[in-house]
Amino acid sequence: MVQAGQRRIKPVRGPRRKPGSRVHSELAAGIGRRILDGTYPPGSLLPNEAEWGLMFGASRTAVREAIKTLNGKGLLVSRPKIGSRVEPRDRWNLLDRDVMAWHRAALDERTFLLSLQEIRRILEPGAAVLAAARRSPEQLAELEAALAGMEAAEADSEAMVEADVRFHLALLAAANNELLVPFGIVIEQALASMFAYTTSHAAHPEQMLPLHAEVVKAIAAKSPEAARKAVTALLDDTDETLRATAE
Amino acid sequence: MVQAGQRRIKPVRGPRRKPGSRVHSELAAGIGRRILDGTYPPGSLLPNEAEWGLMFGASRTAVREAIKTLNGKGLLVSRPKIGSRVEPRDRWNLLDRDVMAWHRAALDERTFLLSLQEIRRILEPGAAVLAAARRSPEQLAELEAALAGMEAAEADSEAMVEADVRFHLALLAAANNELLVPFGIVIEQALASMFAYTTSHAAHPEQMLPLHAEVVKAIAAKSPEAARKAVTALLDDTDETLRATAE
DNA sequence: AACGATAGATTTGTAGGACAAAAGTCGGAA
DNA sequence: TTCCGACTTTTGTCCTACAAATCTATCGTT
Repeated sequence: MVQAGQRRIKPVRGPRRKPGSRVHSELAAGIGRRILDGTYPPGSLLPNEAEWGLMFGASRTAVREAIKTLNGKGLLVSRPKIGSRVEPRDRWNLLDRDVMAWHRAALDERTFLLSLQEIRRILEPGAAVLAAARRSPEQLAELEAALAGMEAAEADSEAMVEADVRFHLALLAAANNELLVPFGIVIEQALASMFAYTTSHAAHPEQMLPLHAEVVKAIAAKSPEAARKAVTALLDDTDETLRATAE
Repeated sequence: MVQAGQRRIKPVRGPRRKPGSRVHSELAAGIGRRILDGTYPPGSLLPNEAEWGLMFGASRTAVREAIKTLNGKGLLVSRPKIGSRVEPRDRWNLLDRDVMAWHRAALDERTFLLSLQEIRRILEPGAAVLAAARRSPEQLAELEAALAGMEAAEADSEAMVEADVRFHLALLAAANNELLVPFGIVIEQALASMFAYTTSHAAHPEQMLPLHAEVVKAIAAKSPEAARKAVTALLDDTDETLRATAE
């Protein structure tokens, strides 16, 4: 009864029906996008809850839950008799997953990605220095595992991207700074979609693995300066790919 | 009728009654804190909505709105029949204002601040380089204004902290990277409370202004390398103060 | 006429009830 | 034993009603 290939089909772990299909989630996304794309600029007043309800064919309850979500992301403040007003941009939680997604949907993607890459150039070398100095054996192992994942991925571009993201997150985690990981999650996640493109259009695909391996080597050897250089080389390569795929 | 000094008292711009006094906000904070402090660890199941209502003496409506806020911050996912489950830590939006506040309330503040300072050491020199290369005249003016604010603050520690934060945000803004500002907002905001302490206990209070002035000078001169050095010196000074006030 | 208090209107905030939908659990039938 | 269906629990949505906040306009007083 343990024969392979006979397992019940029972969708393994389920396609995990997304909880984003709920009415209030749709509303939050719908309203959020309209704010990010400038339909309702900072300082402006949104339609009241009843009107949103009509627009989306939803109850006021659902609208309110959506608005509470947006309140939590700093996009809105609501007050009785006034309504919901769009907050100034610097109050927005742009580092929020959803907000960033809505943001990317609305604005020029290339500019956004270049900004992200610039941040990586600042953060990752610094993280590498810290990682080289104080990574734990487990963290090194995770880094090596991610590298192995990239090697195993071969031509499977999706697996490659996943391993790549995993690699960079592991690097940040190895720096043992509690705050660095959240920052990294934001960045790598946003970059994942770009990786999908750059991996298949890499300027020097044959250098991908050696460059990553060099980083691991330096961190294994606990050489901060070597780690910094290795990461910088890696980023240079990505930059080149980005430039090449400009237009 | 335009005589100065005769204006009605009408509380200037109002103490701006905080919108955090609402029931659902209290609930969100109450539940959020319990998650951040480990009462409900990742993977655990929260009491159901009705129970929270009893605990806080609130209606299910209010509880739901609070939970929607927390959903939006990545702390929870809710599903019918299951309940609300605490998400793994790496899904939490730790860079969210509220989450960070709850986090700080729960954990060792000193460790947290050291982590933040470490991030600053990585980010700010890089930002200074970019700022020196491409700050606009307006951004330079804002930087100078913040510096002037620090000079004017003199012994007024509160004003000094505010100007200090303003200075560092202006620095990040001058880098003209869309993503850098949100990162900065998170950091500087969290550091504000520390600044209040370090400013009044500065190791070299007389060096505060010259160090900041040096940064402005380098950025005005568009010298990336000088800017990097000046910011590094500034951070060194803060580090020293932090170390001195260790215990 | 100018000012201030007051009443009204509008919009969000909170409450509570009803039912739908999702997803485990358990028991019974093949 | 295995599979299917009824049952049950919990969130999801809708609805209605009223409270609280606050802007607007009106009216009375000085």
